Amino acid sequence: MADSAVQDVRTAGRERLVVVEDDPVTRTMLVGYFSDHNFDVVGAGSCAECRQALRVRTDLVFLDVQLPDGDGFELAKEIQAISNAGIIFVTRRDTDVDRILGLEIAGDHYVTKPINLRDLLARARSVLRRRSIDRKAARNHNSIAFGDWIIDLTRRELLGSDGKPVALTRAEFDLLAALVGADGRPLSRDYLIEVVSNRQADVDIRTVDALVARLRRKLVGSGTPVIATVTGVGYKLALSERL
Amino acid sequence: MADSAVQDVRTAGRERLVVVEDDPVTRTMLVGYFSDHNFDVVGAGSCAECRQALRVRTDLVFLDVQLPDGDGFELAKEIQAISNAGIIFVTRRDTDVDRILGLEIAGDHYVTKPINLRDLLARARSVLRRRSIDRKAARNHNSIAFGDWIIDLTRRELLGSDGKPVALTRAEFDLLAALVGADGRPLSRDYLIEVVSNRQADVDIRTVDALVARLRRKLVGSGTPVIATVTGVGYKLALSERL
DNA sequence: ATATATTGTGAATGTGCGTTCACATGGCGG
DNA sequence: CCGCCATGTGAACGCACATTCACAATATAT
Repeated sequence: MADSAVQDVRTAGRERLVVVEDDPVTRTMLVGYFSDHNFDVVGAGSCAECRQALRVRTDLVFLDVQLPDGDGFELAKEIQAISNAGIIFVTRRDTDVDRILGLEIAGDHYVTKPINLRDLLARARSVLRRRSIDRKAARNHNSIAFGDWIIDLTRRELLGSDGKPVALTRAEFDLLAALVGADGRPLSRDYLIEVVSNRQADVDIRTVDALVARLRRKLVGSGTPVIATVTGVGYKLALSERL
Repeated sequence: MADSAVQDVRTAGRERLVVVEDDPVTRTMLVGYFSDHNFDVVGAGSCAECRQALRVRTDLVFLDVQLPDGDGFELAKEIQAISNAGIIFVTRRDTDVDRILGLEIAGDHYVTKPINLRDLLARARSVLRRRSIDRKAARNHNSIAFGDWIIDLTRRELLGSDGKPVALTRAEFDLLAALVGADGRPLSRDYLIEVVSNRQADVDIRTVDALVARLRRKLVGSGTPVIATVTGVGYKLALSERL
Protein backbone atom coordinates (compact mmCIF):
# COMPACT_ATOMS: atom_id res chain seq x y z
CA MET A 1 0.00 0.00 0.00
CA ALA A 2 1.66 3.07 -1.26
CA ASP A 3 -0.25 5.91 0.33
CA SER A 4 -1.27 5.89 3.92
CA ALA A 5 -2.80 8.31 6.30
CA VAL A 6 0.00 7.74 8.74
CA GLN A 7 2.52 8.71 6.19
CA ASP A 8 4.12 11.24 8.50
CA VAL A 9 5.74 8.49 10.41
CA ARG A 10 7.06 6.57 7.49
CA THR A 11 8.45 9.53 5.60
CA ALA A 12 9.73 11.23 8.66
CA GLY A 13 12.48 13.65 7.82
CA ARG A 14 11.78 13.72 4.11
CA GLU A 15 9.60 16.42 2.76
CA ARG A 16 6.59 15.61 0.67
CA LEU A 17 6.18 17.22 -2.68
CA VAL A 18 3.39 17.05 -5.24
CA VAL A 19 4.08 17.73 -8.90
CA VAL A 20 0.93 18.82 -10.71
CA GLU A 21 1.68 18.73 -14.43
CA ASP A 22 -0.38 17.30 -17.24
CA ASP A 23 2.48 16.64 -19.58
CA PRO A 24 3.68 13.16 -18.58
CA VAL A 25 7.19 13.68 -19.87
CA THR A 26 7.78 16.79 -17.84
CA ARG A 27 6.05 15.29 -14.85
CA THR A 28 8.15 12.15 -14.86
CA MET A 29 11.26 14.22 -15.28
CA LEU A 30 10.40 16.41 -12.30
CA VAL A 31 9.38 13.50 -10.12
CA GLY A 32 12.60 11.70 -10.92
CA TYR A 33 14.80 14.68 -10.36
CA PHE A 34 13.36 15.54 -6.97
CA SER A 35 13.27 11.92 -5.89
CA ASP A 36 16.96 11.83 -6.59
CA HIS A 37 17.34 14.78 -4.27
CA ASN A 38 15.72 12.90 -1.47
CA PHE A 39 12.26 14.32 -1.59
CA ASP A 40 9.15 12.27 -1.20
CA VAL A 41 7.55 13.09 -4.54
CA VAL A 42 4.10 12.36 -5.91
CA GLY A 43 3.00 13.15 -9.45
CA ALA A 44 -0.46 14.38 -10.40
CA GLY A 45 -1.76 14.93 -13.90
CA SER A 46 -4.92 16.80 -13.05
CA CYS A 47 -6.69 18.79 -10.41
CA ALA A 48 -8.51 15.68 -9.31
CA GLU A 49 -5.30 13.74 -8.83
CA CYS A 50 -3.82 16.65 -7.01
CA ARG A 51 -6.69 16.71 -4.54
CA GLN A 52 -6.11 13.02 -3.98
CA ALA A 53 -2.44 13.61 -3.34
CA LEU A 54 -3.18 16.42 -0.91
CA ARG A 55 -4.99 14.12 1.44
CA VAL A 56 -1.78 13.44 3.28
CA ARG A 57 0.50 16.04 4.66
CA THR A 58 2.13 17.96 1.85
CA ASP A 59 4.93 20.44 2.16
CA LEU A 60 5.18 21.83 -1.34
CA VAL A 61 3.30 21.75 -4.62
CA PHE A 62 4.65 22.42 -8.08
CA LEU A 63 1.62 23.67 -9.89
CA ASP A 64 1.24 23.93 -13.62
CA VAL A 65 -1.18 26.69 -14.49
CA GLN A 66 -2.79 24.92 -17.43
CA LEU A 67 -4.52 21.75 -16.44
CA PRO A 68 -6.96 19.53 -18.31
CA ASP A 69 -9.74 19.62 -15.77
CA GLY A 70 -9.49 23.07 -14.29
CA ASP A 71 -7.60 26.21 -13.59
CA GLY A 72 -4.35 26.12 -11.67
CA PHE A 73 -5.20 29.33 -9.87
CA GLU A 74 -8.40 27.97 -8.44
CA LEU A 75 -6.54 24.89 -7.37
CA ALA A 76 -3.97 27.04 -5.65
CA LYS A 77 -6.64 28.61 -3.47
CA GLU A 78 -7.90 25.18 -2.57
CA ILE A 79 -4.43 24.05 -1.65
CA GLN A 80 -3.93 27.00 0.59
CA ALA A 81 -7.31 26.54 2.18
CA ILE A 82 -6.78 22.90 2.92
CA SER A 83 -3.18 22.03 3.32
CA ASN A 84 -0.93 24.99 4.11
CA ALA A 85 1.59 23.60 1.67
CA GLY A 86 3.87 25.94 -0.20
CA ILE A 87 3.18 26.51 -3.88
CA ILE A 88 5.51 27.11 -6.78
CA PHE A 89 3.78 27.94 -10.03
CA VAL A 90 5.19 26.51 -13.20
CA THR A 91 3.88 28.49 -16.09
CA ARG A 92 4.47 28.37 -19.77
CA ARG A 93 3.73 31.92 -20.68
CA ASP A 94 5.17 34.97 -19.07
CA THR A 95 1.78 36.61 -19.18
CA ASP A 96 0.48 34.34 -16.46
CA VAL A 97 2.78 36.20 -14.15
CA ASP A 98 0.31 39.01 -14.04
CA ARG A 99 -2.42 36.72 -12.87
CA ILE A 100 -0.20 35.22 -10.19
CA LEU A 101 0.65 38.69 -9.11
CA GLY A 102 -2.99 39.68 -9.00
CA LEU A 103 -4.08 36.74 -6.92
CA GLU A 104 -3.88 36.86 -3.20
CA ILE A 105 -1.52 33.96 -3.04
CA ALA A 106 1.10 34.75 -0.53
CA GLY A 107 4.80 34.39 -0.67
CA ASP A 108 5.14 31.66 -3.21
CA HIS A 109 7.42 31.43 -6.17
CA TYR A 110 6.83 30.92 -9.82
CA VAL A 111 9.05 29.78 -12.63
CA THR A 112 8.56 29.90 -16.34
CA LYS A 113 9.17 27.10 -18.74
CA PRO A 114 11.52 25.87 -19.95
CA ILE A 115 12.34 24.64 -16.50
CA ASN A 116 15.80 25.06 -15.09
CA LEU A 117 16.02 22.17 -12.66
CA ARG A 118 18.74 23.55 -10.46
CA ASP A 119 16.85 26.78 -10.22
CA LEU A 120 13.66 25.01 -9.31
CA LEU A 121 15.46 22.97 -6.66
CA ALA A 122 16.83 26.12 -5.13
CA ARG A 123 13.43 27.73 -4.99
CA ALA A 124 11.87 24.61 -3.56
CA ARG A 125 14.41 24.47 -0.77
CA SER A 126 13.89 28.15 -0.21
CA VAL A 127 10.16 27.78 0.26
CA LEU A 128 10.55 24.75 2.46
CA ARG A 129 13.12 26.42 4.61
CA ARG A 130 10.84 29.37 5.09
CA ARG A 131 7.99 27.10 5.94
CA SER A 132 9.95 25.20 8.54
CA ILE A 133 10.88 28.46 10.20
CA ASP A 134 7.31 29.65 10.08
CA ARG A 135 6.24 26.45 11.68
CA LYS A 136 8.49 27.01 14.59
CA ALA A 137 7.12 30.51 15.01
CA ALA A 138 3.54 29.61 14.25
CA ARG A 139 1.08 28.97 16.96
CA ASN A 140 -1.82 27.57 15.06
CA HIS A 141 -0.80 24.14 16.13
CA ASN A 142 -1.15 23.29 19.70
CA SER A 143 2.44 22.93 20.78
CA ILE A 144 4.71 25.88 21.20
CA ALA A 145 8.43 25.85 21.69
CA PHE A 146 10.13 28.26 24.04
CA GLY A 147 13.68 28.04 25.26
CA ASP A 148 14.55 24.39 25.70
CA TRP A 149 10.95 23.44 26.25
CA ILE A 150 7.93 22.49 24.25
CA ILE A 151 4.49 22.99 25.69
CA ASP A 152 1.72 20.90 24.20
CA LEU A 153 -1.48 22.74 24.89
CA THR A 154 -3.86 20.03 23.83
CA ARG A 155 -2.21 17.24 25.74
CA ARG A 156 -1.43 19.60 28.55
CA GLU A 157 2.14 18.41 28.64
CA LEU A 158 5.44 20.09 29.05
CA LEU A 159 8.31 18.40 27.26
CA GLY A 160 11.94 18.94 28.11
CA SER A 161 14.80 19.07 25.66
CA ASP A 162 15.20 15.34 26.03
CA GLY A 163 11.59 14.90 24.95
CA LYS A 164 10.54 13.65 28.33
CA PRO A 165 7.44 15.14 29.86
CA VAL A 166 7.60 17.09 33.09
CA ALA A 167 4.72 16.71 35.48
CA LEU A 168 2.90 19.96 36.02
CA THR A 169 -0.14 20.59 38.16
CA ARG A 170 -3.19 22.20 36.65
CA ALA A 171 -2.44 25.64 37.98
CA GLU A 172 1.19 25.41 37.05
CA PHE A 173 0.29 24.45 33.53
CA ASP A 174 -2.31 27.18 33.14
CA LEU A 175 0.08 29.77 34.42
CA LEU A 176 2.82 28.67 32.07
CA ALA A 177 0.42 28.47 29.14
CA ALA A 178 -0.72 32.01 29.80
CA LEU A 179 2.84 33.24 29.86
CA VAL A 180 3.75 31.39 26.71
CA GLY A 181 0.65 32.69 24.99
CA ALA A 182 1.55 36.22 25.98
CA ASP A 183 4.73 35.71 23.99
CA GLY A 184 7.01 37.75 26.17
CA ARG A 185 4.53 40.38 27.26
CA PRO A 186 4.51 40.71 31.00
CA LEU A 187 1.29 39.70 32.71
CA SER A 188 0.10 41.21 35.95
CA ARG A 189 -0.46 39.12 39.02
CA ASP A 190 -4.11 40.14 38.97
CA TYR A 191 -4.51 38.72 35.54
CA LEU A 192 -2.60 35.57 36.33
CA ILE A 193 -4.76 34.99 39.38
CA GLU A 194 -7.82 34.98 37.19
CA VAL A 195 -6.21 32.57 34.79
CA VAL A 196 -5.10 30.18 37.45
CA SER A 197 -7.64 30.30 40.20
CA ASN A 198 -10.77 28.21 40.14
CA ARG A 199 -12.20 29.93 43.13
CA GLN A 200 -13.64 33.17 42.00
CA ALA A 201 -12.43 36.17 43.84
CA ASP A 202 -10.13 37.61 46.43
CA VAL A 203 -7.29 35.19 46.36
CA ASP A 204 -4.07 36.42 47.82
CA ILE A 205 -1.87 37.99 45.20
CA ARG A 206 1.13 36.19 46.59
CA THR A 207 -0.32 32.92 45.44
CA VAL A 208 1.00 33.72 42.02
CA ASP A 209 4.46 34.14 43.41
CA ALA A 210 4.26 30.78 45.07
CA LEU A 211 3.14 29.16 41.86
CA VAL A 212 5.88 30.83 39.91
CA ALA A 213 8.39 29.61 42.42
CA ARG A 214 7.14 26.06 42.07
CA LEU A 215 7.23 26.34 38.31
CA ARG A 216 10.71 27.73 38.26
CA ARG A 217 11.89 24.88 40.37
CA LYS A 218 10.58 22.47 37.77
CA LEU A 219 11.90 24.41 34.82
CA VAL A 220 15.58 24.38 35.62
CA GLY A 221 16.79 23.16 32.26
CA SER A 222 20.00 24.35 30.67
CA GLY A 223 20.60 27.24 32.97
CA THR A 224 18.62 29.80 31.01
CA PRO A 225 15.81 31.18 33.12
CA VAL A 226 12.35 30.73 31.68
CA ILE A 227 10.14 33.01 33.73
CA ALA A 228 11.35 36.54 34.33
CA THR A 229 9.91 38.87 36.89
CA VAL A 230 9.14 42.41 35.84
CA THR A 231 9.37 44.38 39.00
CA GLY A 232 6.24 46.30 39.80
CA VAL A 233 4.44 44.74 36.87
CA GLY A 234 4.27 40.99 37.00
CA TYR A 235 5.87 38.08 35.23
CA LYS A 236 6.79 37.34 31.68
CA LEU A 237 8.33 34.63 29.60
CA ALA A 238 12.04 35.17 29.12
CA LEU A 239 12.66 34.61 25.44
CA SER A 240 16.26 33.74 24.97
CA GLU A 241 16.55 34.06 21.23
CA ARG A 242 14.61 35.78 18.55
CA LEU A 243 14.77 36.25 14.84
CA MET B 1 12.34 67.85 12.55
CA ALA B 2 14.00 66.57 9.45
CA ASP B 3 14.22 62.90 10.14
CA SER B 4 12.77 61.12 13.05
CA ALA B 5 13.56 57.84 14.70
CA VAL B 6 9.92 56.92 14.73
CA GLN B 7 9.81 56.69 11.00
CA ASP B 8 7.09 54.10 11.13
CA VAL B 9 4.59 56.82 11.64
CA ARG B 10 5.60 58.95 8.74
CA THR B 11 5.86 56.24 6.13
CA ALA B 12 2.80 54.47 7.38
CA GLY B 13 1.25 52.32 4.72
CA ARG B 14 4.13 52.42 2.30
CA GLU B 15 6.63 49.68 2.50
CA ARG B 16 10.26 50.45 2.86
CA LEU B 17 12.71 48.95 0.47
CA VAL B 18 16.49 49.12 0.30
CA VAL B 19 18.30 48.61 -2.97
CA VAL B 20 21.87 47.49 -2.39
CA GLU B 21 23.68 47.74 -5.70
CA ASP B 22 27.07 49.18 -6.44
CA ASP B 23 26.40 50.05 -10.06
CA PRO B 24 24.87 53.51 -9.87
CA VAL B 25 22.98 53.17 -13.15
CA THR B 26 21.22 49.99 -12.13
CA ARG B 27 20.63 51.33 -8.66
CA THR B 28 19.04 54.52 -9.85
CA MET B 29 16.94 52.57 -12.28
CA LEU B 30 15.65 50.27 -9.56
CA VAL B 31 15.05 53.06 -7.09
CA GLY B 32 13.10 54.99 -9.69
CA TYR B 33 11.04 52.06 -10.80
CA PHE B 34 9.97 51.06 -7.31
CA SER B 35 9.40 54.62 -6.25
CA ASP B 36 7.00 54.89 -9.16
CA HIS B 37 5.21 51.89 -7.77
CA ASN B 38 4.69 53.65 -4.50
CA PHE B 39 7.39 52.05 -2.44
CA ASP B 40 9.54 53.96 -0.04
CA VAL B 41 12.89 53.22 -1.62
CA VAL B 42 16.40 53.87 -0.46
CA GLY B 43 19.52 53.14 -2.48
CA ALA B 44 22.76 51.84 -1.02
CA GLY B 45 26.01 51.37 -2.89
CA SER B 46 27.87 49.35 -0.32
CA CYS B 47 27.52 47.19 2.75
CA ALA B 48 28.21 50.20 4.90
CA GLU B 49 25.47 52.23 3.31
CA CYS B 50 23.14 49.31 3.61
CA ARG B 51 23.75 49.05 7.34
CA GLN B 52 22.98 52.71 7.60
CA ALA B 53 19.76 52.25 5.70
CA LEU B 54 18.75 49.32 7.85
CA ARG B 55 18.65 51.42 10.95
CA VAL B 56 15.03 52.18 10.34
CA ARG B 57 12.34 49.64 9.79
CA THR B 58 12.90 47.90 6.50
CA ASP B 59 10.56 45.51 4.80
CA LEU B 60 12.59 44.26 1.89
CA VAL B 61 16.14 44.40 0.59
CA PHE B 62 17.33 43.90 -2.94
CA LEU B 63 20.81 42.63 -2.44
CA ASP B 64 23.49 42.50 -5.07
CA VAL B 65 25.89 39.68 -4.31
CA GLN B 66 29.02 41.49 -5.43
CA LEU B 67 29.71 44.58 -3.43
CA PRO B 68 32.78 46.80 -3.21
CA ASP B 69 33.29 46.51 0.53
CA GLY B 70 32.13 43.02 1.33
CA ASP B 71 30.22 39.92 0.52
CA GLY B 72 26.51 40.06 -0.10
CA PHE B 73 26.01 36.77 1.65
CA GLU B 74 27.53 37.93 4.88
CA LEU B 75 25.42 41.05 4.65
CA ALA B 76 22.35 38.90 4.22
CA LYS B 77 23.00 37.17 7.51
CA GLU B 78 23.38 40.52 9.19
CA ILE B 79 20.15 41.72 7.70
CA GLN B 80 18.31 38.72 8.96
CA ALA B 81 19.87 39.01 12.35
CA ILE B 82 18.94 42.63 12.77
CA SER B 83 15.96 43.62 10.78
CA ASN B 84 13.72 40.71 9.81
CA ALA B 85 13.38 42.27 6.40
CA GLY B 86 12.85 40.06 3.39
CA ILE B 87 15.74 39.60 1.01
CA ILE B 88 15.83 39.20 -2.74
CA PHE B 89 19.23 38.43 -4.15
CA VAL B 90 20.19 40.03 -7.42
CA THR B 91 23.05 38.11 -8.89
CA ARG B 92 24.95 38.40 -12.09
CA ARG B 93 26.10 34.87 -12.48
CA ASP B 94 23.97 31.82 -12.32
CA THR B 95 26.68 30.10 -10.31
CA ASP B 96 25.93 32.25 -7.29
CA VAL B 97 22.69 30.38 -7.08
CA ASP B 98 24.55 27.47 -5.59
CA ARG B 99 25.83 29.61 -2.81
CA ILE B 100 22.42 31.05 -2.10
CA LEU B 101 21.13 27.53 -2.01
CA GLY B 102 23.86 26.44 0.34
CA LEU B 103 23.41 29.23 2.81
CA GLU B 104 20.87 29.01 5.55
CA ILE B 105 18.98 31.97 4.28
CA ALA B 106 15.36 31.28 4.55
CA GLY B 107 12.57 31.73 2.13
CA ASP B 108 13.88 34.55 0.05
CA HIS B 109 13.98 34.93 -3.67
CA TYR B 110 16.74 35.57 -6.09
CA VAL B 111 16.86 36.86 -9.61
CA THR B 112 19.64 36.87 -12.14
CA LYS B 113 20.69 39.78 -14.21
CA PRO B 114 19.65 41.13 -16.61
CA ILE B 115 16.81 42.25 -14.41
CA ASN B 116 13.25 41.87 -15.55
CA LEU B 117 11.53 44.68 -13.73
CA ARG B 118 8.01 43.30 -13.86
CA ASP B 119 9.31 40.00 -12.62
CA LEU B 120 11.17 41.65 -9.78
CA LEU B 121 8.11 43.64 -8.84
CA ALA B 122 6.05 40.48 -8.70
CA ARG B 123 8.57 38.76 -6.46
CA ALA B 124 8.83 41.78 -4.23
CA ARG B 125 5.09 41.90 -3.76
CA SER B 126 5.12 38.20 -3.13
CA VAL B 127 7.66 38.46 -0.35
CA LEU B 128 5.96 41.45 1.18
CA ARG B 129 2.60 39.78 1.11
CA ARG B 130 4.03 36.81 2.89
CA ARG B 131 5.63 39.05 5.42
CA SER B 132 2.51 41.03 6.10
CA ILE B 133 0.65 37.80 6.70
CA ASP B 134 3.34 36.65 9.06
CA ARG B 135 3.12 39.89 10.90
CA LYS B 136 -0.61 39.62 11.34
CA ALA B 137 -0.14 36.16 12.70
CA ALA B 138 2.50 37.37 15.05
CA ARG B 139 1.46 39.30 18.08
CA ASN B 140 1.64 42.93 17.25
CA HIS B 141 3.97 44.31 19.78
CA ASN B 142 4.62 47.95 19.83
CA SER B 143 8.31 48.55 19.35
CA ILE B 144 10.09 51.68 18.32
CA ALA B 145 13.59 52.00 16.91
CA PHE B 146 15.90 54.80 17.90
CA GLY B 147 19.59 55.01 17.19
CA ASP B 148 21.03 51.53 17.45
CA TRP B 149 18.31 50.42 19.78
CA ILE B 150 14.86 49.00 19.66
CA ILE B 151 12.55 49.43 22.56
CA ASP B 152 9.73 46.94 22.83
CA LEU B 153 7.05 48.66 24.82
CA THR B 154 4.80 45.68 25.24
CA ARG B 155 7.49 43.28 26.30
CA ARG B 156 9.22 45.95 28.28
CA GLU B 157 12.52 45.10 26.69
CA LEU B 158 15.35 47.05 25.22
CA LEU B 159 17.15 45.34 22.36
CA GLY B 160 20.63 46.24 21.22
CA SER B 161 21.83 46.26 17.65
CA ASP B 162 22.83 42.64 18.05
CA GLY B 163 19.25 41.82 18.96
CA LYS B 164 20.14 40.93 22.50
CA PRO B 165 18.04 42.37 25.29
CA VAL B 166 19.57 44.74 27.81
CA ALA B 167 18.33 44.47 31.35
CA LEU B 168 16.61 47.63 32.48
CA THR B 169 14.99 48.31 35.78
CA ARG B 170 11.40 49.43 35.92
CA ALA B 171 12.24 53.08 36.41
CA GLU B 172 14.93 53.03 33.79
CA PHE B 173 12.56 51.53 31.31
CA ASP B 174 9.75 53.96 32.07
CA LEU B 175 12.08 56.90 31.77
CA LEU B 176 13.45 55.73 28.46
CA ALA B 177 10.00 54.96 27.14
CA ALA B 178 8.87 58.46 28.00
CA LEU B 179 11.82 59.97 26.19
CA VAL B 180 11.31 57.81 23.15
CA GLY B 181 7.64 58.64 23.15
CA ALA B 182 8.45 62.33 23.24
CA ASP B 183 10.35 61.78 20.03
CA GLY B 184 13.14 64.25 20.63
CA ARG B 185 11.18 66.85 22.54
CA PRO B 186 12.86 67.64 25.83
CA LEU B 187 11.01 66.60 28.96
CA SER B 188 11.32 68.39 32.27
CA ARG B 189 12.61 66.65 35.34
CA ASP B 190 9.32 67.34 37.05
CA TYR B 191 7.46 65.48 34.40
CA LEU B 192 9.93 62.62 34.33
CA ILE B 193 9.64 62.23 38.07
CA GLU B 194 5.93 61.71 37.73
CA VAL B 195 6.46 59.17 35.02
CA VAL B 196 9.04 57.23 36.93
CA SER B 197 8.07 57.47 40.55
CA ASN B 198 5.26 55.47 42.02
CA ARG B 199 5.39 57.38 45.24
CA GLN B 200 3.45 60.54 44.74
CA ALA B 201 5.30 63.72 45.46
CA ASP B 202 8.27 65.10 47.29
CA VAL B 203 10.90 63.10 45.55
CA ASP B 204 14.18 64.81 44.97
CA ILE B 205 14.39 66.21 41.48
CA ARG B 206 17.91 65.01 41.17
CA THR B 207 16.73 61.45 41.25
CA VAL B 208 16.12 61.84 37.56
CA ASP B 209 19.74 62.71 37.03
CA ALA B 210 20.84 59.58 38.76
CA LEU B 211 18.50 57.49 36.69
CA VAL B 212 19.67 59.12 33.51
CA ALA B 213 23.25 58.46 34.49
CA ARG B 214 22.54 54.79 34.99
CA LEU B 215 20.65 54.61 31.74
CA ARG B 216 23.44 56.25 29.83
CA ARG B 217 25.87 53.77 31.24
CA LYS B 218 23.76 50.95 29.91
CA LEU B 219 23.20 52.57 26.53
CA VAL B 220 26.77 52.85 25.39
CA GLY B 221 26.34 51.15 22.05
CA SER B 222 28.19 52.48 19.04
CA GLY B 223 29.45 55.65 20.62
CA THR B 224 26.53 57.82 19.65
CA PRO B 225 24.90 59.31 22.74
CA VAL B 226 21.26 58.48 23.24
CA ILE B 227 20.07 60.83 25.94
CA ALA B 228 20.95 64.48 25.65
CA THR B 229 20.63 67.04 28.41
CA VAL B 230 18.94 70.33 27.65
CA THR B 231 20.44 72.68 30.14
CA GLY B 232 17.88 74.39 32.30
CA VAL B 233 15.07 72.31 30.83
CA GLY B 234 15.53 68.60 31.22
CA TYR B 235 16.41 65.67 29.01
CA LYS B 236 15.59 64.57 25.53
CA LEU B 237 16.25 61.72 23.20
CA ALA B 238 19.24 62.43 20.97
CA LEU B 239 18.15 61.39 17.52
CA SER B 240 21.12 60.68 15.35
CA GLU B 241 21.00 62.05 11.86
CA ARG B 242 20.23 59.54 9.22
CA LEU B 243 20.38 59.25 5.47
C1' DA C 1 -14.32 7.78 53.79
C1' DT C 2 -9.44 8.31 54.07
C1' DA C 3 -5.40 9.39 51.83
C1' DT C 4 -2.79 12.11 48.60
C1' DA C 5 -1.97 15.76 45.80
C1' DT C 6 -2.69 20.41 44.93
C1' DT C 7 -3.48 25.10 46.08
C1' DG C 8 -3.96 29.09 49.32
C1' DT C 9 -2.14 31.85 53.18
C1' DG C 10 0.76 34.60 55.95
C1' DA C 11 5.00 35.49 57.85
C1' DA C 12 9.98 35.49 57.59
C1' DT C 13 13.73 36.33 54.67
C1' DG C 14 16.32 38.46 50.85
C1' DT C 15 17.48 41.84 47.79
C1' DG C 16 16.83 44.87 43.92
C1' DC C 17 16.44 49.35 43.07
C1' DG C 18 14.93 54.04 43.86
C1' DT C 19 16.34 57.67 46.63
C1' DT C 20 19.45 60.71 48.59
C1' DC C 21 23.65 62.97 49.56
C1' DA C 22 28.25 64.52 48.80
C1' DC C 23 31.38 65.67 45.76
C1' DA C 24 33.39 66.04 41.02
C1' DT C 25 33.02 68.15 36.66
C1' DG C 26 32.01 71.47 33.27
C1' DG C 27 30.11 75.63 31.30
C1' DC C 28 29.42 80.52 31.38
C1' DG C 29 29.78 85.35 32.44
C1' DG C 30 32.34 88.71 34.57
C1' DC D 1 41.23 84.16 36.44
C1' DC D 2 37.30 83.40 39.70
C1' DG D 3 32.68 82.39 41.31
C1' DC D 4 28.39 80.54 40.39
C1' DC D 5 25.17 77.35 38.81
C1' DA D 6 23.76 73.17 36.42
C1' DT D 7 24.74 68.68 35.74
C1' DG D 8 27.42 64.08 36.25
C1' DT D 9 28.46 60.34 39.18
C1' DG D 10 29.72 57.13 42.91
C1' DA D 11 28.41 55.32 47.28
C1' DA D 12 25.30 54.22 50.88
C1' DC D 13 20.84 53.77 52.89
C1' DG D 14 16.45 51.83 53.35
C1' DC D 15 12.10 50.62 51.62
C1' DA D 16 9.18 48.18 48.74
C1' DC D 17 8.87 44.29 46.49
C1' DA D 18 9.93 39.47 45.39
C1' DT D 19 11.16 34.97 47.11
C1' DT D 20 10.75 31.25 49.96
C1' DC D 21 8.96 28.36 53.39
C1' DA D 22 5.83 25.86 56.45
C1' DC D 23 1.48 24.88 57.19
C1' DA D 24 -3.56 25.18 56.49
C1' DA D 25 -7.38 24.63 53.41
C1' DT D 26 -9.01 22.81 49.74
C1' DA D 27 -9.62 19.62 45.75
C1' DT D 28 -9.02 14.98 43.72
C1' DA D 29 -8.33 10.22 43.74
C1' DT D 30 -9.07 5.34 45.62
